[in-house]
Amino acid sequence: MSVRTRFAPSPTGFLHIGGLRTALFCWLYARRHGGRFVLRIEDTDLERSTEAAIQQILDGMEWAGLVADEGPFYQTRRFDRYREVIDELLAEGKAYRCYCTKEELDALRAEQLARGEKPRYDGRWRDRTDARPGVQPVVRFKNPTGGEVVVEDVVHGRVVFQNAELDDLIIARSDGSPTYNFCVVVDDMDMNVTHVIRGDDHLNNTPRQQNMLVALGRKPPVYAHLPMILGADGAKLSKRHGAVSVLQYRDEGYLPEALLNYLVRLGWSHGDQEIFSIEEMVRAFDITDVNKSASAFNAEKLAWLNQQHMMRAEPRRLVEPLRWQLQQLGIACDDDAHLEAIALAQRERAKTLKEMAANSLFFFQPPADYDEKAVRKHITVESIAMLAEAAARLDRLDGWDAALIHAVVNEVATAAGAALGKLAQPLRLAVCGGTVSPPIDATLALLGREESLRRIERALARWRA
RNA sequence: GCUCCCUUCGUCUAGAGGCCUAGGACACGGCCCUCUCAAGGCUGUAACACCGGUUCGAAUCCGGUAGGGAGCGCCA
Repeated sequence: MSVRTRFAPSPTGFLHIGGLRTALFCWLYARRHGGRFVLRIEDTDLERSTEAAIQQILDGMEWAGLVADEGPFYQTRRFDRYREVIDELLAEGKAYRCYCTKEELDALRAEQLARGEKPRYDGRWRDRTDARPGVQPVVRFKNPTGGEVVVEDVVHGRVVFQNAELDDLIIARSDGSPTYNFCVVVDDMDMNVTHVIRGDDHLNNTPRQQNMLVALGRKPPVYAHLPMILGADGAKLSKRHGAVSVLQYRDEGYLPEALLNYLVRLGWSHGDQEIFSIEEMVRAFDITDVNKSASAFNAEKLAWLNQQHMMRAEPRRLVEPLRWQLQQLGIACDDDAHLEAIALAQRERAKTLKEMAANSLFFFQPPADYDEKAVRKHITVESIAMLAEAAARLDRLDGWDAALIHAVVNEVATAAGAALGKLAQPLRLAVCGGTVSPPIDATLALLGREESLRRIERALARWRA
């Protein structure tokens, strides 16, 4: 049977990097094996699921490029099917109605806890066929009482659970609605999921699900429980520690392939390779190479990878995100070629596109003022003379490109017996207002002759005064 | 409390009993390159949680201890 994986988020919050990595591994595994990747929205918790969260998850996955081959399927649209399976289980005596009240269950739990036992349902309605008037029953699955359940997990190996540790879990609430663990089983079965790849917080749910699958006459799928991603401080990802929407990474100026590259290397590696294109990931990824231990999120490494990906990207790809970042800073630019040229000139000096935009403002507006410290350091009688000379020669230049500009700057400095920097820095100060920019020839070339000269003249007027 | 899972540099990882004087990457420091900032190159600091055992030999196998995590809901 061909490989089918699924990503099954519940829309009770945003899609964060933990979820994204799970989705990535599912997607990679399916791609690698020519299988199909299914998206399922687990929205049975009517209270907490929201339309906005669903949309947000969909947007996040689209941005990341993790396109589902099938779905999204919604569990809320499958209630009839769940009902059908519950009735089947009931008819076969594999499930039963339990008329315990919440109060009774609470009392039971309290007693067990008091005795130092693991709280679990004691099966008191398991063999009863009567009803209790006035109580809407729940339906419980008849879990085997003895023996063991063996989960053959691809990442954790063989994990053994005693059935005695498991209780009869509720599969339908008293209002008739199905519960999570049951829906998962029915869905994975109906959708012919061959590989369940999910966070290892679900490892403890697996024996119950496996038992239900067996009761339904199905062979369990292959399980792969991925280690968690922790916050930078090594603690669980929380709202205060890095648990942000993946869309926030987009807005902060990260490339999706960089985020994915970062995530794929959490719990997985391929020799000494650090940088992967999406294609390389698909080719190299294997779920059996995944680690067992949790990993901490490291923002510096993500930033480094983002820069590496920006430097390797097709320059055209940087145009749209750069335009968007500039817009956030109040700059509108519809000249694609210009944006591409700026990105090319700036990408080795920015970790993110947001930073690139911030560093590139001077390409769109003259400096409001000049870095005072730098002026004191670089602006002298000699440099002013060189600036004037350079301006005059640049004005007469036959053509306008980095090579021609470089020649002029070089000659003027040499003629004055100065190092290139003695002229480059004043020039940079004049056109950028600061001391940081791409090489001065490239900067002037990008700025254009007219604007460059205008800025130099303006600066000279100021500094001569 | 009970069950299950995890443990190599600060962080991500390589490592399948001798190839380990433990390799790579991020970060950090130094040097080089250099018109600035970067990028790049070279280089340095830094780890097998602990205790026992098996073995000629253990980061690797076994047992225990400690620490961390998850689950034990009419949440997912």
